[in-house]
Amino acid sequence: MRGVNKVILIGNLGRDPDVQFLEGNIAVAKFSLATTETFKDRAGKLISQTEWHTVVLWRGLAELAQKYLHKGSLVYIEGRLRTRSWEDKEGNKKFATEVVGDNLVMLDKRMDVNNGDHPVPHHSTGQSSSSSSAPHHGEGYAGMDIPPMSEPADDLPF
Amino acid sequence: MRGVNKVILIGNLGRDPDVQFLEGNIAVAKFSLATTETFKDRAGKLISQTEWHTVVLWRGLAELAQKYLHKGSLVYIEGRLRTRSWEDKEGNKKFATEVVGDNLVMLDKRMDVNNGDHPVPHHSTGQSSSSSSAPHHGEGYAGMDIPPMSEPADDLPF
Amino acid sequence: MRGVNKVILIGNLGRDPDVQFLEGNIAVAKFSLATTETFKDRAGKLISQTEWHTVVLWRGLAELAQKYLHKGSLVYIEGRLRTRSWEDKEGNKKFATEVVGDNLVMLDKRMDVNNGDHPVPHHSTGQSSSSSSAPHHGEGYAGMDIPPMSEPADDLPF
Amino acid sequence: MRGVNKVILIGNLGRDPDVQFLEGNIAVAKFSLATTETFKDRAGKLISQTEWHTVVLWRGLAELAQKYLHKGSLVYIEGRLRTRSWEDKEGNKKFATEVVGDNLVMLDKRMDVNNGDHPVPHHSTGQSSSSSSAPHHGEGYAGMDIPPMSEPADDLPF
DNA sequence: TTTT
DNA sequence: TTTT
Repeated sequence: MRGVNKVILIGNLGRDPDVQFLEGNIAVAKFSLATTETFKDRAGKLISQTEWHTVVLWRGLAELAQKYLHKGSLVYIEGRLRTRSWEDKEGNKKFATEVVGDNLVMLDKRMDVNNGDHPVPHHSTGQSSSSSSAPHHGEGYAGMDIPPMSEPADDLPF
Repeated sequence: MRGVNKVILIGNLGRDPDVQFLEGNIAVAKFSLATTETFKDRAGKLISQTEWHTVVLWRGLAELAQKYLHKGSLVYIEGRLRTRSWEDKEGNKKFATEVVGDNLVMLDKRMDVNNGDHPVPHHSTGQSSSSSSAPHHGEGYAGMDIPPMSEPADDLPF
Repeated sequence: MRGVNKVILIGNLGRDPDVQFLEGNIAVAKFSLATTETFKDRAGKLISQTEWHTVVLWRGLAELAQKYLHKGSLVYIEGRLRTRSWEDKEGNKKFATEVVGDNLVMLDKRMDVNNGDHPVPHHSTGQSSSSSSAPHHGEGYAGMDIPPMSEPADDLPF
Repeated sequence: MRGVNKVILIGNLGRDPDVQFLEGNIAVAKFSLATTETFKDRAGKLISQTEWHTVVLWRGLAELAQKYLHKGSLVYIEGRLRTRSWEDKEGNKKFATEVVGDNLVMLDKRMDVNNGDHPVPHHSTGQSSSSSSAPHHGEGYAGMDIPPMSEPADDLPF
């Protein structure tokens, strides 16, 4: 059947992303992401709990990560769980669960490009005339905007 | 900036979907969806709370809705909020908030096609040889499957 | 900082849940959950991809799982990722990533109790007088229901 | 039946929150939140789309909003949809759909307290010794941490 | 009405 | 207006 496998994370990168280019010039980025949640235990004591996740991004998102993300970056990641298994050279079965990202939102006030010299504001899409301010007249489908066929541009830094 | 606007619903259709075809043969489906949540109030009393949502689907998802959904169907909808405003003939400002669906999962045991003659089990993909059982050798990117470039097929009933 | 670590799954149990009771009579349930997603690759070919997740439930949710879930049950799970690590007897470092469930919705048409003799409809909360039908008068906070202080009852089978 | 009604937003406040105290000293906060998403249309043109949402917070979260949120604040909100209806003085039926927040994460680099004099870094939980770094020995339930019974502290600024 |  |  059709199921659902969805992960939503907000956290900070533990290191700069590791980016590689595979056959066909396909980019893959990999990094550790720390999500810290705060709980109150029964005694009312605050407990902070950090979980580390391995995030994998492909193609455009990987290139975005290479350009704009670095150690400490705060990001929103939406993706899905994927567990790989293999045997190491001693024949031990190994498992690794990763979050394959389908969407990335950079949450830092300003994103620095790789060399750190040219701060790039992450809000660069704003200048387009937002369709949200367009008036909608009438009920039913009359005044309904037909949304573009494409999906949200998850892989564009601007 | 890039933001996030995401809705996740599981509920039942209050009526059969209303499906229309706009210019260019673009399908739009619209229906009410009831989500019922159960709370315990302070006194430990169970409270059932039903919320009604207007769901709008476009193109392939709308055609899916037309073919497989009807009054009472249980569905998972993932989408985004969209508020439209207009003035009615008396000049009153009106607002309507809708959930525009980007993903649809049918959760009924069996989906009936429109005429009800040919029950279609919704579990029809389950027996296929899952790629998840394929062995993955090695760590890093060596044994990593390159995912297909396309997105999950959200608009297919099988 | 405060982060987000959220997982949403819809899938089928691969086996009956394994339920244990720890010190203090705290229940823990563990089971494998298969989520199957359908992709279309570049060539338009449908690809079905099954992922297996380890789900862990605690206390009331674990008891719910014991009573109502079994091999094949279709469930919605909302939770968070948690990776544990340990060394096996040979001193090999091992990792296991699990989904710790905070919310569970049973999606089967009818849930059977453990011995299978007494089918229990999972829709048993509906008949209560729903607050959603209560009229709301006025704008602002005047007609606003003050929600009960408690959270949604995630651990109740009825 | 048990359903799901979940909203996840990341966006900026359009104005300072409006906070009121109802009978019993229960706090309610209300504000507009703008979520901006970027799409690529068929022609590859970037389209920025801003949606405005009405967010309502209760009790501890409302007090948090009063203390730390203001016009422009970037926040993550997790909640549920709620549509209220009423008749205005002219007898027109009115509807308003709101997002009732169950969780709030402040994403600004630094949150200012109300008077703006004492910037409060929002990363204040990070330095605590994370339980995630505690070693876990053994498989099964042996080395498994029993999570505290309480829920994540959604209403705490530190 | 926000943000860049 | 749904579902149990």
